[in-house]
Amino acid sequence: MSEIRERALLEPLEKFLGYQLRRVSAACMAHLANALTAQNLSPTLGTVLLMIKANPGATQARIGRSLAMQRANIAPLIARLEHDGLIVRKVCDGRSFGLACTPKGEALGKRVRQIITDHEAELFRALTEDEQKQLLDLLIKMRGSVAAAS
Amino acid sequence: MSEIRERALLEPLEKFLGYQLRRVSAACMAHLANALTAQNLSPTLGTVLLMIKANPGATQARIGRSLAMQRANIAPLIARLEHDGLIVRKVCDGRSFGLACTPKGEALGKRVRQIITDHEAELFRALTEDEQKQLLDLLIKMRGSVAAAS
DNA sequence: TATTGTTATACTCTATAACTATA
DNA sequence: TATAGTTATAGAGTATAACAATA
Repeated sequence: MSEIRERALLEPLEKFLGYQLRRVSAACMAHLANALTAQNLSPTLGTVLLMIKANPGATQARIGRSLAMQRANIAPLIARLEHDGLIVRKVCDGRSFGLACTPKGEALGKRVRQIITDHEAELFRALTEDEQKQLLDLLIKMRGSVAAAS
Repeated sequence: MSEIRERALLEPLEKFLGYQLRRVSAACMAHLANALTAQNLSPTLGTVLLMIKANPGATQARIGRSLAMQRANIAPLIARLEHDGLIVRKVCDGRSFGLACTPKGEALGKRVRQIITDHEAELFRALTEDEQKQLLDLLIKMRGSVAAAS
């Protein structure tokens, strides 16, 4: 460890929302990824598992649309969750399946939710509860606008 | 286009800051990537270019630390910017180089900054100026806490 | 015709390890 | 010993195109 702290560089994008969003989100995802390693799940896989848990019977196309993921990208994730015995596919209409968690998937989903809750409590403790609520509301307000612009 | 809108799925992570951060950030980055395609730059390359423009003489190691990027990952980006004639490397201390923009890099940097400004104005127009300021302040407040937790 | 699931493929970003050269 | 830059490599996530089967 050098004891001399180097002078910080100027951040020309400091005042840009997109830049700060990216920096905070990236750090947050890295922290969550670390918290989920013991469950052998990435944040993405954990999110898909929780979506299936919350929406039993939904097809992977609908899950994908809801998470803004391509069908082509969600397919291997579903296969992985099924291979791990966390979800099952029930024939839906001949070309699609209704997804649902197995008991093992349900149990893991509960654990994942708790891990995310703990991870967020630690990561966001610098913000007051009011500030956390404010931030959440602003982000949710953004969601509609951002989706429309894409 | 089907005229029947499908029922929205439940979002079990709706109330989680990390989830909303990720969704908004991802959409924002996709939008910016699109806005930068004509300049043949990704958001990451554009950010590195602007960092060099704002901090002439800085080494790539310092740029990388400031952007939370590994030396190994920033090396090819620097090589690419140099190959494109956007930056130059001046010998610094025998094992490192001071980076600086060429006139071409300066000009492109200005254009990139304007593109980002326009992109953000469009994407964040759903928020009032006060809300944008609030969001920025909350994100910046997070930065310190998040960095400490990693 | 449109949708579902799948495969193949490529690209970006990231993470780690190892190496050389220099401080 | 620590740091700078580089290379190799692997992994996650995403994008597009194409295909067969079904609606």
